[in-house]
Amino acid sequence: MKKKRETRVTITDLAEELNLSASTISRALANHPGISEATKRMVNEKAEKLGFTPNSIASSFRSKKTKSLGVIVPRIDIDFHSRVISGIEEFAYKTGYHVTIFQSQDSYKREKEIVKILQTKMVEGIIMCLAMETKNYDHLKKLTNSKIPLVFYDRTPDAFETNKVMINDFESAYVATEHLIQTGCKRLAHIAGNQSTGIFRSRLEGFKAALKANDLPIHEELIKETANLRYEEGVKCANELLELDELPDGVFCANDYTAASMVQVLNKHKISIPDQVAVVGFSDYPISKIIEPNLTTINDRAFQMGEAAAKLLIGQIEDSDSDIIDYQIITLKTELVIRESTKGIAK
Amino acid sequence: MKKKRETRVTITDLAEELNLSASTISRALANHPGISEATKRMVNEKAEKLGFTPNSIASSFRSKKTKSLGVIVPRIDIDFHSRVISGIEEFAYKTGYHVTIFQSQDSYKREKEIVKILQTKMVEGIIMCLAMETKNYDHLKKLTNSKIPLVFYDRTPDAFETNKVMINDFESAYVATEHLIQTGCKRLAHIAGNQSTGIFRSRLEGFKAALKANDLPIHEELIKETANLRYEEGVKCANELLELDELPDGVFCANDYTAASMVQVLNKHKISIPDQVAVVGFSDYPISKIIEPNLTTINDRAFQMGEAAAKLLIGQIEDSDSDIIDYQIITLKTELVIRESTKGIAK
DNA sequence: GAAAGTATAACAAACGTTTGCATTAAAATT
DNA sequence: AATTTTAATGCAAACGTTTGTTATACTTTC
Repeated sequence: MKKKRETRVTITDLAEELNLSASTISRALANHPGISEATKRMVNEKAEKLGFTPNSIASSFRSKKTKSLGVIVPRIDIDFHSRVISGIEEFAYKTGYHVTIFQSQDSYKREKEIVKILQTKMVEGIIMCLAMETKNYDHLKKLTNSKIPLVFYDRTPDAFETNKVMINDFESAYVATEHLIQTGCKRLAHIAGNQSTGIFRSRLEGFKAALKANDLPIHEELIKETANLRYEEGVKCANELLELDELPDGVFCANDYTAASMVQVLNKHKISIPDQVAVVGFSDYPISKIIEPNLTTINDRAFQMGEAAAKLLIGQIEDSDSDIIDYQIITLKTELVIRESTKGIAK
Repeated sequence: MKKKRETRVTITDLAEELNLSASTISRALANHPGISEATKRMVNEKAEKLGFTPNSIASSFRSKKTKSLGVIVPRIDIDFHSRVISGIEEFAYKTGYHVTIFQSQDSYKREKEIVKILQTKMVEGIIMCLAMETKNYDHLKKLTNSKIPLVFYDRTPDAFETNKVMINDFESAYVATEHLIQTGCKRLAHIAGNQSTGIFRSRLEGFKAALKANDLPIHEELIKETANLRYEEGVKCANELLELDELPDGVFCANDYTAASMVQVLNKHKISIPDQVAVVGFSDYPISKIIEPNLTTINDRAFQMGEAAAKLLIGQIEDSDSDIIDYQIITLKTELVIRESTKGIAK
């Protein structure tokens, strides 16, 4: 049995074996037009035979292309983000890029660290969702200064002009609220997200705008702000609403977790959904199809958002020739998914 | 205003600026003991001032260390996997590694492609969960031949000796089943996963073993195999069980999706849970805390599994000196989480 | 049959870092 | 004061690839 070679076979090894120059091998493998078909075949066969594996690090080093994207998310194990990442990876893979992920854990400090790491040029572009804590964007401006394309998704910095992929939260909330109104609700409540975050402000505004447009009063006591839109917070808000003299007849929740808790608290109190109180959620999480009654909600296009972000980013990477670095803001259409937690539209 | 330099500043630039050699700069930045504290300070200050960012590609190229792990999962947006990835990333980040993810989409072809890509040495080690389709392990053997450490989690190849991180599916199923028995169930059903996959076979075996150990009969007609343990499949199985002459009084489901569907079908038929039929799931997905009644289930330690896999892998990477590449199989303890879908233990 | 053109392949430099070894200068030892 | 030891830095090669330019050998063209 032949002794295993210690070092992996390189382009130079192939060159020696075939009495060709390294450059020819490189070009042959890259299918360069200047190389004859005959040698290309020879080279490829030899490469196969000797078990040649290209050293992509050496290649990246020389060519300055890593074919690698960095992704920073608050946490990977949140439904929304895992679906976005899935979309990013899918698109990236198809276009020959790969994806390195980091979790900021919603910490500003950690986000800064990660950005610094990514700047060491492992990565040709970055997709990120801001950490909850992040209020200062200096670390990100350094990035754009160093010409690394950057795309934000979902939570995006207002005062910072870059690429963004979002849904229209205002519009989506408006549609959701209007659906409640059209199905006969008149006294509407809203479980709101943290108002220091733009998207949750927009959802509240959309809610209010829909009320105004339909000449319905805004009851401030029916608007409950939460810190993180967690299930437990939803339970608390639901109970608070139940203690009021007059119940709302429709609730628009800023996500599906709080909507789920709302549904369950109402169920527990034998308040019928949607007849007495209708509920609309946001995000179309898996639970919305499982909870009873199934939740009417907004499909927030997480996977598509990931795809769109990757597409935008890779586009910018590939024609980075154009000096004028302009930026794009992409707004994805959402969809109202009508299930059982709201009434049919009155004729 | 000074004109922006076109190219980023390198170690050589710093060397010129400070009249030192590049090697000294490199060592100073790496905090090498042979360099005086004074120059270290000088170098670091200058680096800061000129906005030096190390070129990690060049570094990797030279040192053969990428500090990068590859992770292959079937799909990112499955609860279990996203939590594993989260654990991997968390541990890797703390130890200075980063994580590049790929989705095999449960396709053998794609898994092979990905393995090939990862072999180009971008990556110092690989963590993976086998694609459902994968029956042939040649592509993976190439990996271990080329000395890239490899750790499997969850779905692992039986006939292949490498590092594995798993839970004890047999034991967990046994415990879950025994819990049903201890709380008074006598006629037990099982919603099984695809029996071509080892872990689902083990769960079925654990189920049967618990029955035997407790002198209970195994009713083959109460064992339903599904292809993918999806929610919809669970609904189908549940309905089939309902059509039988005699209902089971306890069901152990191989995951929480099917358990959730079981609960809902039973609810719909006004069969009381857990009094008439008790239900146990597997994995402790978020829905198990939301569905009513809350699901008794097995916490499968997804996050910890990720951490353990990363720890094992990085350990192997860092002492790759030891010629004897031995491998480890780590089995994580699971936990029975008792909620409302099973009865209290009879005194 | 000489000039021009066209394939094809070779040359050589470069990318930015790391690292073993050599060198120098200063300090310690005799 | 001569020698050895120690500390700090420099030298130079190397990692494997890519790429602009140049060279060679053939064809074609008039």
